[in-house]
Formats: sequence, structure tokens, C-alpha cells
Amino acid sequence: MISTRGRYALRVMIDLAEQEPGRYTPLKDVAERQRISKKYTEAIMAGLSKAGLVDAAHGKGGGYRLNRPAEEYSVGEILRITEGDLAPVACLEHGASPCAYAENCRTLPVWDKLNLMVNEYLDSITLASLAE
Amino acid sequence: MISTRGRYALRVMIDLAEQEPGRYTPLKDVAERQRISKKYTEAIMAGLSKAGLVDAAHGKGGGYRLNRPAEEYSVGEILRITEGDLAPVACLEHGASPCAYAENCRTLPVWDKLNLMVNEYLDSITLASLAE
DNA sequence: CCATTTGCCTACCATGTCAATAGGTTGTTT
DNA sequence: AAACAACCTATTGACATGGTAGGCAAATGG
Repeated sequence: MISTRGRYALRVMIDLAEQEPGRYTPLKDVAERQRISKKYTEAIMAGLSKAGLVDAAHGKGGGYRLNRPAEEYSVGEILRITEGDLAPVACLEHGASPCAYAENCRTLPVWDKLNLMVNEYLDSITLASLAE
Repeated sequence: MISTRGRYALRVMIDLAEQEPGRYTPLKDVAERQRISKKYTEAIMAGLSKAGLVDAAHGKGGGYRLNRPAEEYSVGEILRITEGDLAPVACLEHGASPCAYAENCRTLPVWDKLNLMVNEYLDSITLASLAE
């Protein structure tokens, strides 16, 4: 359900949240602290950057930093961006072709509520509450 | 998180719960009603049978039937048997090698509680409540 | 006893995702 | 110009998934 990629992304974001706010932190440092390979961290960071969760600066003294205060990120948001979707079943995934038998599917309500529960829980946790 | 296999297994179990109790239902009939290929249904049913969730009878007039009243099955039980595990992250899976940094992992409590929530919810739904 | 029905078992395959790596390019700063 | 750091595109190996094929074993009905 939640892959290594997503879990790493969360750890990376927590790491950034623990740095001095506003300052850029080189990816290399984050990767070393989190014991994630530099290359793999790059791939993950690229997604976070493209989605606008973090801000990047090239060159010496550059690196990454959070774009907003840590209280304004939720775990759900971070995971949805890196994982694409948190839906527990394929038929609820964003952009899934609607199931022809959904109308009288006995199991759909189960997945529906599960989906809601998971998302609500993860949305209720802020990045700040996990840092420091 | 929950694959086709698990979702099919649940539908199959609901189908059996809707048949006359005690009577054997041929796999062929279940597969046709549920619009799942006979062969794939076989593979799924084999797991349910081996785990003792259903009872099988060979030969003419044979088939499958539930081993207990439908009220005594939970969705969680059925899914855990067919999916192996419902853990949202690898480090919580049954038999996973314990993470060396679990002691001071900032994210572990999140996964832990998520795991608990998901299992408790799915365990609270009985097969009977989905049938008929 | 034999044919039919039905479950059971083993193997196989095609596709796709995941984790991770490699190498090079672009942009910034000092 | 040199060092640094982000960015981009491929590629790889391993594994899970969804699904199929063919044959064997057991039970039943006639």
C-alpha cells in the first residue's frame, strides 16, 4: 500500500522540517542522515519539487527547503504526491475506469469507507508533529 | 494494498453465503455469477479451502460451502488469508526483518496506528452483513 | 464398472511496478 | 574557471500480479 518511495519521502520531509527554516539544505546531507542513497533521494526529491512542496536552489550554498511552515503539511498530502494515490483498491483509484457492476457491488461500500478512513487519518497528522 | 485476488475472494465468500446453507455449490456456478474466470477462481478457492474457511466435496453434487455461519467470518480474516498480510508498510509485515532504526523512527508510530485502524475496521465487518 | 462431474496440483507466461543505479547536463556561486 | 548542486533520461534486476493450460484424484450416478 505504501511503498518505500513514500516512506522515504516522508522521512526526507521530516528531515527538512528539522533544519533551520528558510535555509537551503543540500540533498547530499539529507541522504546521508536518512541513510538513503543519494541517487534514490534525487528521484524522490524531484517529485516533491515538481509538486511545489519544496523549493530548490542550484549551485554552492544551494539545496532544498520547505515551502511553507511544517504545520501546514499533512502526511496524507506528502504521500498522495509521491505515491500517486492512497486508494486501497484499484477501482477507487483516481482515473480508474468505473466498474460496470458498481451499482450493485456488495463490496464497494467497504472499500469506500476504508479509503475515507485512511485518508482522513493521514490528513490529520501534520509534518510538524513528527519533527524535532 | 488490496489486490484483485483479495477482492475476488471476498466476493466469492459472499456468493457462498448467499446460497442455501449446508449445500455444496460448484465452483463453476460461483465463477459464472461473479464473472471471474473459472481457472482464477480455482486458485483463489484453493487458498480458502486450505485455510479451512470453506469445505469442499469432490464429484457429482459436490462443490464448496461455508464452514461456519456467515456471521462468524470477518472481512479482515478473509483478506488476511488471501492477501497474506494487510500491513500498510513492509516493516510491519508478518515476519519482516526488524528495522535497525525502529527505536528512533519518527514515522513508525504513524504506520503502526494506521495498521491497527485498518485491521480493526475490516475485522468489524461480518460476511453476513454483506450478503443477501 | 464406467463415464461424468468436480476439486486439486504443478507449471507456466506476460505484464508491470519497484528499488536502485549510472551518466551526463544545466544552472549558481564564489 | 572551478566547484557545487539540482535536474533529466535510461537502464537494470527482482519480484508480484493476473491469468492460463493440462492433467490428476476423488466421488457420484447409472
